[in-house]
Amino acid sequence: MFERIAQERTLRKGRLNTLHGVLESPFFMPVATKGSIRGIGPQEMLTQVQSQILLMNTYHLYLKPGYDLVHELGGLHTFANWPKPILTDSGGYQVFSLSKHRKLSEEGAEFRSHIDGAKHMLTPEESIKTQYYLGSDIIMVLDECPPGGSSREYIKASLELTTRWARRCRAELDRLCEADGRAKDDRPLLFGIVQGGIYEDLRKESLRQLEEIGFDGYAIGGVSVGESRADVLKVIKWIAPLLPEDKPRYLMGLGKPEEIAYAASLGVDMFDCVIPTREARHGSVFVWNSADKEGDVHRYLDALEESSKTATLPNESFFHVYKAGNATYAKDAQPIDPYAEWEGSKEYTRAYMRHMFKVGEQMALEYFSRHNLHFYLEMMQYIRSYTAKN
RNA sequence: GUGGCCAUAGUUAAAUGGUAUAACGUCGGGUUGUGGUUCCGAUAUUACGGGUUCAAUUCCCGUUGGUCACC
Repeated sequence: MFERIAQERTLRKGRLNTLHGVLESPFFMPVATKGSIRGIGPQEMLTQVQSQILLMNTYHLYLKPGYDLVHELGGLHTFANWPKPILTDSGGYQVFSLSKHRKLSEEGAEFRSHIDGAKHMLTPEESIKTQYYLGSDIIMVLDECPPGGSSREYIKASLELTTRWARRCRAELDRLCEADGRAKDDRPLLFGIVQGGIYEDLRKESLRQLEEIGFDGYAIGGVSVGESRADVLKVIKWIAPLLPEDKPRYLMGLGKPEEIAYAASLGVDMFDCVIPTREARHGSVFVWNSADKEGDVHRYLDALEESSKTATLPNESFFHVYKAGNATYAKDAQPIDPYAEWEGSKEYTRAYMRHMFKVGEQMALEYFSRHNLHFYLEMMQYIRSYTAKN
């Protein structure tokens, strides 16, 4: 299911087999919230951006259009005409982040839809069933993701609830697969989620409990939900190397390019984050530092060998952020990123794109999103090639 | 030419005898398991000169500019 094909220190290059093909890791999953990335359709993600995988949100798809409709139309892959792997989240995070009225119990999370206010009950079984019928390749367990400032007692109780939910998720997916008579190698993958906040012992305890149940992959959850940057780096440093070596490791929701490089260098294989697309819509564009993009990323990974020992990031980076709306670029005749090489990256000047952004043209937001996704995926490519640098 | 009205941030407006609010714009920053073209911050010697007053953006006079009406 997962095999390591190369390694440089703790950075691993691998292959992950799914129902819709093989993924080369480490990889980044663009977030297609409701089934698409705003302004960039699945076909363009396939042929132009060339993403290996998309992440879709169970919460949104559950409320609209509903998994029964998607299932009836042949599942997400057919529905969206996306032939490659799809990872779905459990819906839990959205219940916590955007539903005002919610009630947590042993049974599950009761919440009100942000669309029409209707009451729903998200249980571990319901989450798994939804993801299963949506046709997901990688299914995530339902977990509770407590906010950054939560007390140790709360985190401990929460992690134990997450374990009990994880056990029910495992059982429900096994039940569904068996009912459909699916062979062991013809099933979607199920990932457990390690919680435990900023406490090293709780993180280890959470992992131990999950391993007892047994999952196809392990995710680090509850990171960057309000803690300091330093704490985030510490948690990753503690827990990433402890996740089972023969299984894929997924860092949920992170991050900035340098954080991804950091976590990958510590052995994380999978990433997702809204930063490239959300920041694009707000006018932040990631720009390479030089024409030697691969060399720059590799040198950054070299520098991480030392800095990651103290859970810090190297001083010198391989990119910088260009704020598309800033006055400095009013007459700038360069392309938005002089070192970008995707088709169309040199078509417009910064001066023109600044104007498009300032007057609120949708085209600018999509152009920046496209660029940032290319940037992220290209960075992942160089992270993978690091294992072959010698 | 005569008379009325007006002059507050880049713009449009608000307010008060105790040094001024907002929206938009402009400038800068944020965004980490994506409802949201988004959130946060900065941005004014109240046209100019003089007077009354402890204190004037506010009241009075003049200048300049705008605007309307009449000749």
